[in-house]
Amino acid sequence: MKIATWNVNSLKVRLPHVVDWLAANQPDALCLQELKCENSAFPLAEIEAAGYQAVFNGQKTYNGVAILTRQSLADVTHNIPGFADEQKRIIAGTLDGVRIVCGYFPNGQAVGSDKFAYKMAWLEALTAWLQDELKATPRLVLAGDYNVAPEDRDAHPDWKDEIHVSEPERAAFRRLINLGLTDAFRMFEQEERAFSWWDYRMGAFRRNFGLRIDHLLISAPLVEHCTACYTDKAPRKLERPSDHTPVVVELK
DNA sequence: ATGGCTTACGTGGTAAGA
Repeated sequence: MKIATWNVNSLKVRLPHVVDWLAANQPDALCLQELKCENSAFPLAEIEAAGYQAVFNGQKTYNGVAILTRQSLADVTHNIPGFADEQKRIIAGTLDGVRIVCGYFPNGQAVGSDKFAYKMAWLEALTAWLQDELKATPRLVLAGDYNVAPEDRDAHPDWKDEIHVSEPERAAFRRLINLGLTDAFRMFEQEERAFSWWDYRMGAFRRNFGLRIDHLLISAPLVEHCTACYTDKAPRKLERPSDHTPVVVELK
């Protein structure tokens, strides 16, 4: 099973890239973040024409998540149960016994801000919910844009802001790991300074001035089945790219 | 080397992202 995650920064703008990427890579599931469109505007016909089904949780202008699959998902969940939130950041479904959770984690803006407090509360609610999810479905993949670079090697050395690399954010990431999850990307040898996001400005991609903030965490029963995990930088080189690359995990 | 992009909304200039 091949599962990928990709923050597309507007599905409307990136739809041609998504359709091309599906054709070229044939994932079993593609988790998307930052759709930036209402459910009524979701491009379902185009996705279906590409041979995929979709479940989605969108809103106007901001946020929004979807999972595209070739086979139907079971037990689809929208948002974190019991966590009151106007922002559409979670969708989950079960594919062939694997629980796939797709998340667009809050940005946080600046350490100490109201948005940072929301980020931390959201992470706490996610962690509590996933603890239950793992009991119900031990085979689980947590895919998405975490907006956290978990270790120093996941950020360019010249990254000066605290946001995305602060200790409270990294501690929250470790609490997810401590549920029994493994960062699939780090199971395999990777190049130095391997990132998943680069700012649009200042030639950041060309200079490889980026962060690794898009992750695929897999639960313990999946670890022995995991054969590869990698980023695909090709879409970042296209015209009008998303600022994020897809990240892919392969399970056999 | 951190706003110098990009997007949505809406029709000019903000807000937000990371």
